[in-house]
Amino acid sequence: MGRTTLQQIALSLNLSVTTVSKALRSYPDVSEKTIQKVKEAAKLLNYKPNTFAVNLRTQESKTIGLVIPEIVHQFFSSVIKGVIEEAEKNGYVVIVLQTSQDFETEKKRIEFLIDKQVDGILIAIADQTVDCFHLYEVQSMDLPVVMFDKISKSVSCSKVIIDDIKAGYEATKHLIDCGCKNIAHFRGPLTSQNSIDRYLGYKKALEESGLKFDESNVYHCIKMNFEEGQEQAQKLLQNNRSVDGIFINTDMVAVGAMTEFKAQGIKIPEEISIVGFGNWFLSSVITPSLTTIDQPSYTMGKIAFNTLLSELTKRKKNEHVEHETVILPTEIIERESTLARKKFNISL
Amino acid sequence: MGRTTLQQIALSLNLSVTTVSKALRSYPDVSEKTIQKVKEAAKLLNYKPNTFAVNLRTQESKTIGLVIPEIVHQFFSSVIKGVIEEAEKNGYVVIVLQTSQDFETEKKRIEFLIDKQVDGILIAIADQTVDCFHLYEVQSMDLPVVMFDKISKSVSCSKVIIDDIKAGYEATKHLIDCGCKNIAHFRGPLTSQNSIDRYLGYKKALEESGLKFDESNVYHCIKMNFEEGQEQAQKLLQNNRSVDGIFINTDMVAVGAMTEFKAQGIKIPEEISIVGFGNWFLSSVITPSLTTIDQPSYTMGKIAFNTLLSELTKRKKNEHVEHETVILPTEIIERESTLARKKFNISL
DNA sequence: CTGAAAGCGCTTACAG
DNA sequence: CTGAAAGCGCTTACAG
Repeated sequence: MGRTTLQQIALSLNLSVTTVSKALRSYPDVSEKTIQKVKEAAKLLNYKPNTFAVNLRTQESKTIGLVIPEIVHQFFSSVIKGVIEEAEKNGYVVIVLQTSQDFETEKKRIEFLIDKQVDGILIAIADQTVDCFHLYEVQSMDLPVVMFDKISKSVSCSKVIIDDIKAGYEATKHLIDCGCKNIAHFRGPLTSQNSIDRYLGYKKALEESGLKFDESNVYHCIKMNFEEGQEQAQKLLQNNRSVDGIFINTDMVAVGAMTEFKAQGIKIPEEISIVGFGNWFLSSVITPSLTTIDQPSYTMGKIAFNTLLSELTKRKKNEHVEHETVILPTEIIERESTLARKKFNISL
Repeated sequence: MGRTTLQQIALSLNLSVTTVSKALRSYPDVSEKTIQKVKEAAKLLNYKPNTFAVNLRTQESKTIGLVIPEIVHQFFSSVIKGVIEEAEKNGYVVIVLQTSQDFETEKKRIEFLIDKQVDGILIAIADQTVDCFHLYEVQSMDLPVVMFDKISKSVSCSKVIIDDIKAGYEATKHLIDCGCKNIAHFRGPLTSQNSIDRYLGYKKALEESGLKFDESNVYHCIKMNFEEGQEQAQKLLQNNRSVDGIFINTDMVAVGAMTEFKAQGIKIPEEISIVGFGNWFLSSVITPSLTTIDQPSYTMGKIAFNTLLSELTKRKKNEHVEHETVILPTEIIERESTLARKKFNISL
């Protein structure tokens, strides 16, 4: 009963615990013979290092925290998958925590992770996060932080993101290329950098193309869910029937809006063209299929972990850590919610 | 710099480490006065117990492992959410690991969790898992295991499941009630208990209703993804054009099948009625919307965690642990993929 | 009511 | 090349 300890291996071989410990990790100052002998015995006795003891001794847990707004969400669950797979390869364990986009919850989660003594933290901040003192605190405890997707410019750390301005620009430009003249935008929360940047990209595309930018064509979403898509679509129809294209912040909201338009008998893309954001699976099976911006999620998770890992490694070697910002590429995926209209224009 | 230790509190108050340790946990053999004093000092110095030391001393980590087939999957990501929320409430941390439905990977993940010294394991086994020696090993190390959703009857442990036979029966019965006479079934892997049971429910409903059960009407899915739904639908159309209803093992496969039928100009539900399984969000926004079986996921996660927690607690008190099997209710959600046909029959 | 001591299982400077 | 000793920070039997 009970796990095998170094003590037991030492006893069985008439060696000291010190030597056994070193031999197992192939220290150069242990003879090859001893190393062999010890490793054999360890295997025989099914020795596994006691993680608790190792943690206490080395003051590291090989555990990182991953803080995200929502778990049940195609984008974030793909990120989780990327992080976990990469972590597993490197012997790290991941503690996943959810904030539900709430600032107070986020602060609590960070506190929890500090208490649990993780080696570092990966975070996509909540839309409702208004300051980052909780993250400065993490950094002041000498724990590295890497932000991804939902970042704050106020934190000096490595970041893994996409270029939301460019993506928003391209989405809008596509609508313009399809012949839309009066393009609306469903944006996200004012505090979210993603939303701000996509909105700026939208605005830039309109201005560059000589189309009028009209603030009343911008609809605000807070929760970014299906129902909000329906609501904003309804509002849009009441306000302005001349809109012929919409760039929508997220596929889920876009699907909500499409459902509302379909229910009201409005034809997509003939009457209104729509571009979503994220390239969620959903967007490919909805009718009509949704033109959207493909955004790397799985890859973002992998790169975020590896960025953190490299900082962890450098710190251990007392090397200087340079923060980097990795920008991943996005791509427009053209589908039926804009395609037909494009064809129509070409044939003119 | 550095965390406050008991030592430091003790020094600052001229007390022993022992007394400080006990006071912080309000031991009855410490004077009320001392308790107050110590707690104040602890707060002042921002004391946080060193998890590593506590783990080593108590030989428990307040960490559990959660092993699932796929993270990017509506059902499982909801389970994760339920587990994590419940764990967080109880001061537990969750390590999520994915098997990709692969048996070898599952064995590795379990090994990893044993190495990391989790207090217990929650698992939905992979479809390709053929034996459970790896789980017996966990139990032999005196770690509690709780299985949920994808279980094996060969493991003696607590389980949280749904009644798949009943659910499959009701899904099929609904098709029969809608007037379908020739009902096919898209089933899952032969090794999955869920698939077996849903299939048995399908068979039972047919037999009870005096409809012929024909093995050639049963189509096997292995990966249970969108593409397989398309493939099997295609195969079905080549085989047998007289099928007028299908009960499909999972919403994702059902959506694949529907996409294929629509592409081939086959009307749903007029020509073929379809019932899916899971009540994924997808099923409500697809056109036509999909009739399906609602299966609790978030709740299943919560209950699975609490079942494990109660075993953990009992073990600590050296109480006898009785394994229990919790069966959660399912419900049929009627939508357009069967509804129209039902109306049609009623009007006859 | 308080505290000295042992010990959880490991790693790492240091001595020989 | 090997090992004795200290120590990571805590908890818990035990003594007083």
